Amino acid sequence: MKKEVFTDDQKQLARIARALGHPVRVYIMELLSQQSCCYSGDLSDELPIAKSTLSQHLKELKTAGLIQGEIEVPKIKYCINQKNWELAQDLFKNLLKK
Amino acid sequence: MKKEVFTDDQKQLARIARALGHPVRVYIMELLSQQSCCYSGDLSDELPIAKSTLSQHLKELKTAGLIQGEIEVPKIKYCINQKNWELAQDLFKNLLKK
DNA sequence: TTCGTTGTTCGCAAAAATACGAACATTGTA
DNA sequence: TACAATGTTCGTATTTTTGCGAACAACGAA
Repeated sequence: MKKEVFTDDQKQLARIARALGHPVRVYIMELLSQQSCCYSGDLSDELPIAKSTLSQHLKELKTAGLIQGEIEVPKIKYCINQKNWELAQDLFKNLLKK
Repeated sequence: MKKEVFTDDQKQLARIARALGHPVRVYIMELLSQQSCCYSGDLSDELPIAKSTLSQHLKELKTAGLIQGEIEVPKIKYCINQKNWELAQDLFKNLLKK
């Protein structure tokens, strides 16, 4: 047994994976990877959850660094955080390659 | 608002991502992707968690279909579930590509 | 100013995840 | 038959996640 057993990459990968660990959040990221941006209202129309719940999911994706929001009164435009999304790609590619 | 909003792929991807959403489990999968198999005892030596906790993590990876165990008395040999691992690769590749 | 639109935050409840040690099961060995 | 080695399961406690509605905040329009 050691003290620091996990690398930063392992911890970062776990954080990202956890952020993707819910169908609502997979749905959002899939949408954003296809159409570059979207509004919370669009999602709210399509997803069977309360808007407060949706807001929490968006917040988690933001906290994990996967998306970012830009105010576009009176809405908020959500986009993928390109830099971190590429990092996620690298981390997963590295893990998934045999 | 609809009734069935999530595809099977989205749900499966969320399940896999969730299984990878903990540093211990990332550690295990990383190890297994490098060396094809390992024993619980090896992991127990390296990870700072109780063996019962480790057992639970292994069980989760098994439930998610990412690994499989084979009895090799008096130990259990854990390997990647190749078929599902490739499925995971496909799902992530699909999600992560821009 | 009052209203409508958009979305967040708060307070709460229920469920799931995480972790531990003790007890148990299995099997080979002394 | 005892004992040791290897893991799992059980019981419990704590923390985190998920979800909702109500209330709130920001801002443009009537």
